[in-house]
Amino acid sequence: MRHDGRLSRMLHVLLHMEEQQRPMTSEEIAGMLGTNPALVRRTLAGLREGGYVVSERGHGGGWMLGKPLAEMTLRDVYDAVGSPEVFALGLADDQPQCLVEQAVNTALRQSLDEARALLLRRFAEIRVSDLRDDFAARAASLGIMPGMSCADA
Amino acid sequence: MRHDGRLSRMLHVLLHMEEQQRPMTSEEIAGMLGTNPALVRRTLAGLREGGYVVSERGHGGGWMLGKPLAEMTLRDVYDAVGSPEVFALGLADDQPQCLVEQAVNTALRQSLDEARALLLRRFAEIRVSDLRDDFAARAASLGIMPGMSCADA
DNA sequence: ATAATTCGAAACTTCATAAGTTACGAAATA
DNA sequence: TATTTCGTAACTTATGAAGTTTCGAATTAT
Repeated sequence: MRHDGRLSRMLHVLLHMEEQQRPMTSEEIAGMLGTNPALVRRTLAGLREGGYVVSERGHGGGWMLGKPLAEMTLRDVYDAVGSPEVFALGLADDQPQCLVEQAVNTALRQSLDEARALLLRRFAEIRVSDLRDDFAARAASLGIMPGMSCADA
Repeated sequence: MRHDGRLSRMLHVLLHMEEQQRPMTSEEIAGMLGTNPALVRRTLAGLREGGYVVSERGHGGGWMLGKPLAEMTLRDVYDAVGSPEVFALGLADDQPQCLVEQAVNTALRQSLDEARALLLRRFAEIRVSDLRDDFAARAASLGIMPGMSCADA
């Protein structure tokens, strides 16, 4: 099953936004992600609603951070892109008449709910700025100056 | 995103198999699941390889349990259907050049791996017979005789 | 004013893959 | 020999993220 990459992509974008001192256009961002501007606008629209980014139209416009990365968790970004379904695994039928299938659903739901809760708890514990710090450490250990962009940016 | 219901369905099937004293045909099972015999055979083929069920061809043939439900965990069944992808969420790129994206991937992978490990640990702790016992308790509390099949079976 | 830039958004098409379907051969029994 | 049932290949369908096209609206430059 194909993966939902919206959280992953938006984190990537947010980190690059902080490096820039100017608005980034959907065009630029699309080039960075290997996709196209309309998709970027569609996905960033969710982050704008949450105040995580702001957009401006016209000459010199584009996308910028709406608040510091230290004030966003991965959970915030996950919710901003629409709280997409976590699991590819699922129940065959959500409301079965069959008692046997109800027992199956109860057990699977319990396990899936626990795993989802753990995942979202972890997401809530990680600030986007933590990823920036991790990136800075990687860059330093490779002797790369901070602020340098990556190859595909 | 559409869910992968193979684990859920196969658990349903295994529990019904135990109730029966005779082989169940793919046709019967398909009726129970609301699908068709070829799909049932395709999916049960994985369980046969693990010895969880056996099949026989020809008159009076069909599918039966290959070992007691107490000797199968949900994890066993999950693996038998091909260890399908757990998450719908995923990374945009598995091997990015970009250091920023590498930092994103590291954080997401860590959280996803933890949640997957928890889920599979839970699956390994639950025997299929536990679901049968849960079903029996539900049935009893509703005043239904044990051994009764459910509506769609 | 006029032109250029950039987002906003609607209306599509594409892609991946579990699910579903069709069909026919092989094996077993009646 | 006929019937049943699995085994399997090849194909179609369904779903939703991703991708694309297009045009209007807002903003800035000249």
